[in-house]
Amino acid sequence: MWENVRVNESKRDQNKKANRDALLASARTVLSQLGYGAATVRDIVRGSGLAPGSFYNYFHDKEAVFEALVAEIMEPLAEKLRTSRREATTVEAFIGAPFELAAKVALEDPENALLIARNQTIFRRIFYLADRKTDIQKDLERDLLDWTARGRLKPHDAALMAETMIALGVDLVVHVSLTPEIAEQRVAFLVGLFRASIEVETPR
Amino acid sequence: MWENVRVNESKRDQNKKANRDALLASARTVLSQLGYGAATVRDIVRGSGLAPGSFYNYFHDKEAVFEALVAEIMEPLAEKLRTSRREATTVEAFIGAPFELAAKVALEDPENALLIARNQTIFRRIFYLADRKTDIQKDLERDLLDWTARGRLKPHDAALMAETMIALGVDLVVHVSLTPEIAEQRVAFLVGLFRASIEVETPR
DNA sequence: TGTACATCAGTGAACGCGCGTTCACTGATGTAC
DNA sequence: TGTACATCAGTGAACGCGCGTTCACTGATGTAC
Repeated sequence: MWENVRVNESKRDQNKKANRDALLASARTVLSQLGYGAATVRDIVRGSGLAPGSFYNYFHDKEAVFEALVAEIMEPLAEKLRTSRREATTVEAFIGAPFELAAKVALEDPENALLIARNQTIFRRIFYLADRKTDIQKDLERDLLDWTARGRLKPHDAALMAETMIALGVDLVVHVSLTPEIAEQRVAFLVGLFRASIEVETPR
Repeated sequence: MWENVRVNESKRDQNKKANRDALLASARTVLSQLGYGAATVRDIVRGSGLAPGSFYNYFHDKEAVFEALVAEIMEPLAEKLRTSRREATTVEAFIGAPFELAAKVALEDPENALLIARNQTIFRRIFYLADRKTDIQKDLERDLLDWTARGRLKPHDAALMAETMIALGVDLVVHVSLTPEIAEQRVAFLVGLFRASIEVETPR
């Protein structure tokens, strides 16, 4: 039995994936332009090329599409941020890697960067104003405490430091999405700001 | 002639002021709860107790009420910020006074603080992402350059520093509006962060 | 002061419109033999 | 492979609803004498 199990996607499944993607792409554009509050389900449907009724085969409402978009952004980003500090050997790299990553993401994925820029109220809550701390926050906080324990960083309030870094990381994404060419300068500034505050000067 | 010039407000003028205030108060509440994009003119009118048609005697549309609210916030704030650094004699006060002011405003005027917190995309653009630099930005930048020229601050990129301070000032207002009790701690953290970066250590 | 008229802001019914959502129908895709 | 039927996602007209806005009317307030 099960000899004829379907190995490849059926045409139906391919089509469903394509339609879901069309809705997500349209939602990304619409929510970037109008913002979550002002955007309507019909705006999203119009941009997708599908019939109004089709929307409900994929998402329950506007909130559900938005959550899908957020998940597409957050999951890979959280993973990349989690690992970006791992290979750092200097404080400069430890602080700078996540900011460089944020700038890179904003440059390479301008649509999602604009989505964040135009929906800052929601995204900032997701990133660092949630009721419970996000993984991104917890990871950074842990690493800060770790590097402090190892004598590489001066003692500091790791929770507030993490939050502040993330807040300025979001700001960086917003700025870069609006003015891509200033990415490097801003990263350098942020690295300098935080190094001055927490780096332990090692005598050479 | 002109002997009978009206000295006090007429009843009509008093009423007009009261109605305008009712619309603004309702708008502040509604826009704090729903956000600018999702709020409707009818939501605002409902909260004011006036008839729908009356709205248009006072404002052209939703944007116009919002601008009036913004003006009510920004004008006194810009003035207070402008002067808050004047009396500072220490770097600590120079950096801390504006943050303390922001926290104080958020505590004393929680409705407007919440309005900012729930409309961060718009307010951040107003505060530090506008096409032209705001007066708040220009004032801070000038003062930073001034204190640097006088040898009290280390050389730094005043434009980016001003922007970063304002960004974290907005963040402070948002945090305080959601969790009032952490105001002091956050101000102290911010002062420490920026002092470490730009204060010139004076030997005693 | 009192009266008669003028002014003008407030009212709310009414309008056309686009919204969110449903559902009977269609037709492409999948399955059984 | 070909055929006949089953499945199920896509369609779009249709619904009730609240929106933004208008405007004829009302009545309180102001003015003139």
